[in-house]
Amino acid sequence: MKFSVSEENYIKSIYHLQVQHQRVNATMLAAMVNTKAASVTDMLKKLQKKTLVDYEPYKSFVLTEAGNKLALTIVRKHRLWEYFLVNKLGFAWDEVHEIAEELEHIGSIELVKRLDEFLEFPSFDPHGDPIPNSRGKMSILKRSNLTEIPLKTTAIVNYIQDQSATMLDLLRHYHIGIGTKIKVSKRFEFDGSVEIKIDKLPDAVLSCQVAKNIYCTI
Amino acid sequence: MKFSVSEENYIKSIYHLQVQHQRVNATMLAAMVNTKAASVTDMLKKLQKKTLVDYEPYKSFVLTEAGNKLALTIVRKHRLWEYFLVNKLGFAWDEVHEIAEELEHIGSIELVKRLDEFLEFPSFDPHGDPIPNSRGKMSILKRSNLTEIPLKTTAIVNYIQDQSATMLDLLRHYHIGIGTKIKVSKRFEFDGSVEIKIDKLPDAVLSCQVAKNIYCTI
DNA sequence: TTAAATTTTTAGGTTTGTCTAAATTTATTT
DNA sequence: AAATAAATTTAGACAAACCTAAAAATTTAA
Repeated sequence: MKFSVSEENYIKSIYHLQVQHQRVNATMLAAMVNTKAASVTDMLKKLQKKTLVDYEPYKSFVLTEAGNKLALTIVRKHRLWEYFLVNKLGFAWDEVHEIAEELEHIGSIELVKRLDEFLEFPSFDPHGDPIPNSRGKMSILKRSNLTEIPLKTTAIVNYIQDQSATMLDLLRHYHIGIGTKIKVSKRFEFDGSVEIKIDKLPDAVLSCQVAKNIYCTI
Repeated sequence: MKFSVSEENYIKSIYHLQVQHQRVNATMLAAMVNTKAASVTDMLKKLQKKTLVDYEPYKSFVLTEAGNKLALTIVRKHRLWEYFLVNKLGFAWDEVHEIAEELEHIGSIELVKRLDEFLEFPSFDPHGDPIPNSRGKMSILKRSNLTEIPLKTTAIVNYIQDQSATMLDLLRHYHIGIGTKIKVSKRFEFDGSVEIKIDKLPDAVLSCQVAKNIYCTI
């Protein structure tokens, strides 16, 4: 079955809202798809007919199994394209989202398969978000920032929240990037700063503000 | 100014029809965009308002300068994506057209620029059609087939018209592909067959039927 | 537990791009 | 040049996806 770009955007947005907050409401969804609540109602009816959402007027709506599956294929495409844009075309992290919003609606399944292969089956996109595999599975590794992870445990950086130029500059200075293996050796209660160890580099101390923005998987 | 996928498809189709036959009519255009003549009329009015076509009811229509420019950017995107699909993702010639039909409508100019760069500024797509550069210029080298090119002149294969499996099989046998340097040494009037020379290979004779399908630039 | 506030739905429109059927205009034949 | 054929345009509708304004339902708060 084929779906319109609009339908796909609704499904994707419901998915993201369900992941963040567990209960979704029409107002939030309207804001996310950049439309009005009345239009959301119209679309929910349509999506229910297509068995992508379970919808109870005035009550609630959730993705069905089929809806969830569709959402994952869209998220998969979005993140694979982001990876391509950054790692093959040399775009910066913060330039790729909008372009991927368009590319994620390209239909061909074979294209996605081959793109995945070409990129060597990446597990995380340039923002550190996990990429669902062809069966819709992805790491659900909880990402924790450097103020949260256990001491003396090797973690791998996979997400930077604040992507401002100044933050990027700072990260370059400390040789920290996506994929960097890092260990927190000490936390200073006074100001929340952390001491880190990175292989082959001298120990360093990061301010709480910085540490909060660096997310890792363990 | 932004244009809808439909508008872009009309512009692209008018362009292609103008290149092939010099005069375009509404019936042909309707067939090409897979719709009815009445819809073409509607769209022509809209495109005229947007100054992409010069349109005289009941008489004729042609692309304006702006329309031509737009058409070239679409053709450029289409051919660059085809090149990408074949040369980076490993698709076969005949599998990429439909996918490129979708990709050609992705908006970002920066994307096209970087894709072009990533592909190292190719001049021809996998079908041998020239790729317009960022200023809309492309080789207008007339492609001639092997029954037309002058004798004893080195030519480079850049297009195969019939892309059936049987034709591809035959070409593989003769070691002929896009980019192959080939010379026609003799033409047999009787049946139109041609004798060809390819470096490091023994001379061979191709039937007229085959020769007609192999296009070269000189 | 009512009243007020918020959320959601309905009703009626709009725009884009399509359609069919009928009316026009242009082109072709005799 | 008139008659027929073909191409084109108009008129009126339709589906998708959106909108505004008003009505209905639900939630929150007094």
